[in-house]
Amino acid sequence: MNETSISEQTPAEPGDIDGPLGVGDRLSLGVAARLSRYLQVLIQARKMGRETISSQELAEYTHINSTQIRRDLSGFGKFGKRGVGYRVDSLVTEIRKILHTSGQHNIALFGAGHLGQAIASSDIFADHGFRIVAIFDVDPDAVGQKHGGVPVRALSDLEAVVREDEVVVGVLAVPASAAQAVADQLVEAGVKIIFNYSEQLLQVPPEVTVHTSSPAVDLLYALYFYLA
Amino acid sequence: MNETSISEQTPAEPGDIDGPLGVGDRLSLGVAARLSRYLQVLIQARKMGRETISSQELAEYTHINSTQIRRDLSGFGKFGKRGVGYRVDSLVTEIRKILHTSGQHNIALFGAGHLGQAIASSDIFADHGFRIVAIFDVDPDAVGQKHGGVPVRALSDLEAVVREDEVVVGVLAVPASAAQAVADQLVEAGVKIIFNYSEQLLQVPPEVTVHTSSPAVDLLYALYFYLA
DNA sequence: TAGATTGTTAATCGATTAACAATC
DNA sequence: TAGATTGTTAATCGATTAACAATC
Repeated sequence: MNETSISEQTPAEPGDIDGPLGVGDRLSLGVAARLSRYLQVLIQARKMGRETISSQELAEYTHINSTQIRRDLSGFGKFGKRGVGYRVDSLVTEIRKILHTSGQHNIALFGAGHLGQAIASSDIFADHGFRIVAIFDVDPDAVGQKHGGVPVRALSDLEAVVREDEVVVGVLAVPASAAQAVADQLVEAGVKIIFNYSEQLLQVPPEVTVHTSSPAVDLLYALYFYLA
Repeated sequence: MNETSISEQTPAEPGDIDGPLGVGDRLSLGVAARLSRYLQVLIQARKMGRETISSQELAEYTHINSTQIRRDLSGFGKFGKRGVGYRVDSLVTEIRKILHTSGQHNIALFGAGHLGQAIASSDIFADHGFRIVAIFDVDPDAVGQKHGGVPVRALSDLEAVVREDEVVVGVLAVPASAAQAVADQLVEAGVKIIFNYSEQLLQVPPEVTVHTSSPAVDLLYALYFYLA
């Protein structure tokens, strides 16, 4: 569901048959997506002071069946305690290990307007190990200001920032009319993941992944089940 | 897929066996989610002046297999032309019919901060038939200002606005600490769909659907396939 | 112990894909 | 006609679910 998937091809891997996944095996698209969702809920639950959580509670927040959650997790180890549930803290650690996303990952934000400022000053990315290392804007008056402690820079600095700070993700909070040009520069600089908050349909080479935010799509979907 | 689904139960309907769907049959979660995605791309393609689009192009933008797209669509009629593709305009109309979302739907926005202002002044909801009829904020200084032509009101007006303007969706662009209280008031006022931009895990009755925006989750997921 | 919840099996259903005839 | 792309079939794979023993 709503899921925005990454690629329509899941290349069949050699040792990718059945049974528990070995190290180096690639997760299926579905499993990776669901693990990411569990992580989101777990991190918020931890913030709220929860120590343990059951598969049933995870199911309520993620809208994923509780049997599937236990099944997904048990494929990687026995993380839970019968009669108790899962320890929030250790499950966060385990899932991060599985997803190879335990470290810090640097992102560059484009656009210092309302949306850009909202993103820069929120915890949504920071909570998941993403650090905004630079904000870019075309407006010379915006350059030099700080949002969430990060200074706004001119677009001409893009290539240097990507190289020096090892930026792996570009987040586009620019008008639709400017999005393709920024995407082109990101591709040029070697960034492989673009998160697009604009409505623009972006053209990128096949090795680059674009995720377009689409709140209205999610609403349409919810609305269907409300109306039907 | 990483979609955010609506409910883990798809109640089996009487005439819900096989073959083409009759009127009144409920779409499966997956089909409804995918149709919504097609719609997003189609509407943007139309904005860009495209007249026709092939299942292959839709596949590139949605990351959904082109065979599945043709299959999904052909279940409802022969909308395409062999050798040509689908007419963008008529496909938009057809999908809206299927999803029962041809009309206007009113939404109320909570929070007139950076994020609220960004949402109010963008087309993302308007393009899909959602109209923001009111913006609410607790800050008395914000009340009375206008964003995207819509005035900011006090929370005390909530119940009247929901009733008079037939609000079906509440969009939460408030701090996490305020989200649950607003959600409670929305539930009280009878709103059944809540779109949550905060990180707060919301507690709502079972008949209410919460969709929580989670850009970091989508990034984690993309990052996994980049790192693996 | 009693209650709760995991881990796991087995059975079913829907998604995915390749392939290709039909036809624009 | 030649090229492109739909509509559809058939085969496979993964998701979903109920059920329940194991065990905290």
